[in-house]
Amino acid sequence: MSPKKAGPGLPAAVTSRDVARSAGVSQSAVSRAFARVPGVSEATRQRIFRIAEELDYQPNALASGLITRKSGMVGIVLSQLNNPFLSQATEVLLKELRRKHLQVLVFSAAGDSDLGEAAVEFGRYRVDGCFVLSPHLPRKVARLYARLGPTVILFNRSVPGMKASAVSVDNVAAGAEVADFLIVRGHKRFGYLHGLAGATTDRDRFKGFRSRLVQAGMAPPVEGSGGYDYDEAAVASGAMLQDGGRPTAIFCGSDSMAMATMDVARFKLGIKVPEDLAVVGFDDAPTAAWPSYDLTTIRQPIAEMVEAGIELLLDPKRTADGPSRNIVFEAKLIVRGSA
Amino acid sequence: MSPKKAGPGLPAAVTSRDVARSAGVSQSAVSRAFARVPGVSEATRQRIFRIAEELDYQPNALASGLITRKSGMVGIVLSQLNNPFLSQATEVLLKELRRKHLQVLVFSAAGDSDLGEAAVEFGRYRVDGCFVLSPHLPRKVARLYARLGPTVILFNRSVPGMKASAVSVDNVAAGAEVADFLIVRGHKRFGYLHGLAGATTDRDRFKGFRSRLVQAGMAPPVEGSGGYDYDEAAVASGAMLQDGGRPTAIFCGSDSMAMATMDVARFKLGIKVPEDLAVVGFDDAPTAAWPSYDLTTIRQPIAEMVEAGIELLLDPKRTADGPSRNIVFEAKLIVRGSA
DNA sequence: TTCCAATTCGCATACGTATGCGCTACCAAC
DNA sequence: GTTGGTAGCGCATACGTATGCGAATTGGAA
Repeated sequence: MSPKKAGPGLPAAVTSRDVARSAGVSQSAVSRAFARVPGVSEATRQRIFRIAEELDYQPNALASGLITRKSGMVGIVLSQLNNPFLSQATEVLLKELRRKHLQVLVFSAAGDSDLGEAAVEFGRYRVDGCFVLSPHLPRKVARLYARLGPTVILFNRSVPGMKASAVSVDNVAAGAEVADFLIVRGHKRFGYLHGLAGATTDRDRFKGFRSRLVQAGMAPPVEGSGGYDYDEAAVASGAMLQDGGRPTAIFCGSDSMAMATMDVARFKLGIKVPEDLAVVGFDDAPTAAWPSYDLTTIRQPIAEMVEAGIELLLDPKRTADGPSRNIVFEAKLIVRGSA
Repeated sequence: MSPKKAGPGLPAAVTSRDVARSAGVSQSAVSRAFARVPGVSEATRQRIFRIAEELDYQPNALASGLITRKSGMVGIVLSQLNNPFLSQATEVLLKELRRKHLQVLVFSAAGDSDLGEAAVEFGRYRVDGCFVLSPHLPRKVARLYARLGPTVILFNRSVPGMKASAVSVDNVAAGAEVADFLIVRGHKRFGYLHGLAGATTDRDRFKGFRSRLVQAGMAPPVEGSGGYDYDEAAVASGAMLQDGGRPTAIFCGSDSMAMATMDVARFKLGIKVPEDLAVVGFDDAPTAAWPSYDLTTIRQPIAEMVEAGIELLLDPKRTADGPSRNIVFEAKLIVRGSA
């Protein structure tokens, strides 16, 4: 009754050979039946499936991955799950990859060295491709991916000159759009709350925002740095608002930082939003729509971006040599009550 | 120069044999060097590492998993990433598993059938264990895991009589604690906003809440159902508050539902919180501490729960036969301004 | 009936690593 | 010098599936 030699504590796995023996066919027949390739008659295929079901047989993905050189897994490098944009993108990504019958190997990276470690691990597991969802990706690490790992899709971050495709939004245009919007509303003094210093997304948004302001004859915005973190942003915007000649409009690099700014203004400094201060965020997190904040913000087309990213990853035309592609989407200003 | 026969588009992977040849040793030596088992001298180990580094060699995890019958991966089944408790738990879990050098295969499950599919996929990839983070897990699916998959750790959900260990909090006690807290504050009419109907966590919280109220001579709470969703909860609590003899205190199954209740009360019905209505949530999401809500809520000891879960998963004593264990933690009431 | 093509199937081998076993040096103790 | 022990190493095989190739079977056309 006991198959072969049940190792200590190891569940005696049922193999394709076991199924073959029970069904009176060869192991290759079982393999072909499950791989859905021609070479087995419909009748025997059915019989094999029936027996397999009875025996609780499941093809060993490690073994098949070894021989086909495709693991059936894609990697996702994640930095902050609390970031609502990344969290939403992750959720959509997981859902879409599942529809394509791809498993997902997730690597949570806290620092830069973790990002590199992810490349190594993905290499070891022979993932069929990977997504990098991180606001920060040093060139050095990007090179590591190019050397070790499989094809990489950068999400919301492009590294020019790197052999890695990317999907992102036009952050410069988005920043400029916010500037236009606030200028039209009659604002004169502006503030910008940075996210992570060094991230291209942040730089681009700021560049678009600032240059449009200057172009319209305004003074460049006061700057603060919130690190995409509520508490840090609260401190930064508090400082910004306690200065003399404080800004009447603040553009924040993320919704959570925008909400921190609103909370500080309202509850700590007694500044009315939107009457005395306009606040604009970025990401359109679910909370942004809640009436307590009712936040004007920038929405990125997450679903489309994910779809494009997956297509880039699976596109057979680019596996060999094709140059890396960078797909840019338009972000959209969602006007609500905070500005 | 080109190794063997570079398949079409397939990166010609460097194998341990290639390293062995370059280093002038046998393949087994390379294997032993990387597995850090005795059988190679320190000198040759160093040489092997040097050569491996030069060749960009990375041991194939699929191959080694095939032979050792351990994939080095654990599975995580995720239902809602937008649920702050699950999202926080996921983040901690990812971080801890990484410290243990375990890779993580994530499966996002929308419905019950997805939960079952996750079991199948985890089986195919021979994960070394898996976590189920879902408020809902039907008995039938739990049985599927027991049959196909590896050892399972349920997170925040216990299935009595199932061969699956679990970590959770004492939801009955938590519900009772909230009841006590509100009774002491002088409330007489209560409401309870359910999360997902059928989830044991929800049932237990309600049971503890209700029985303590009744025990204190109060009328049982008015009930509503919000499905752990902000919008749905807003509708439900709106209905609850527009009734005559509306409750003066509402206990909600999650923070997001509690915030929906506060927003509806304040912005739609003009009811003052906490003056005219006390609101208590569950989870202690990061947003709960923000001054706009300043929500009184229940905090679950996420870090400890994750740690215990991992320990359960890796505990060698229980792999073979040991009965499933259920570790229960105490939840803690965090008193803030909303009640 | 004969012959050819198509279909179905099994044999054998390969994927890349882990590991038991045997062999060789070498050293210490007698 | 002989013996016993140990460390270092290679040989060979196993893990479970995929797949090229030839053999066997079948059906139909000639």
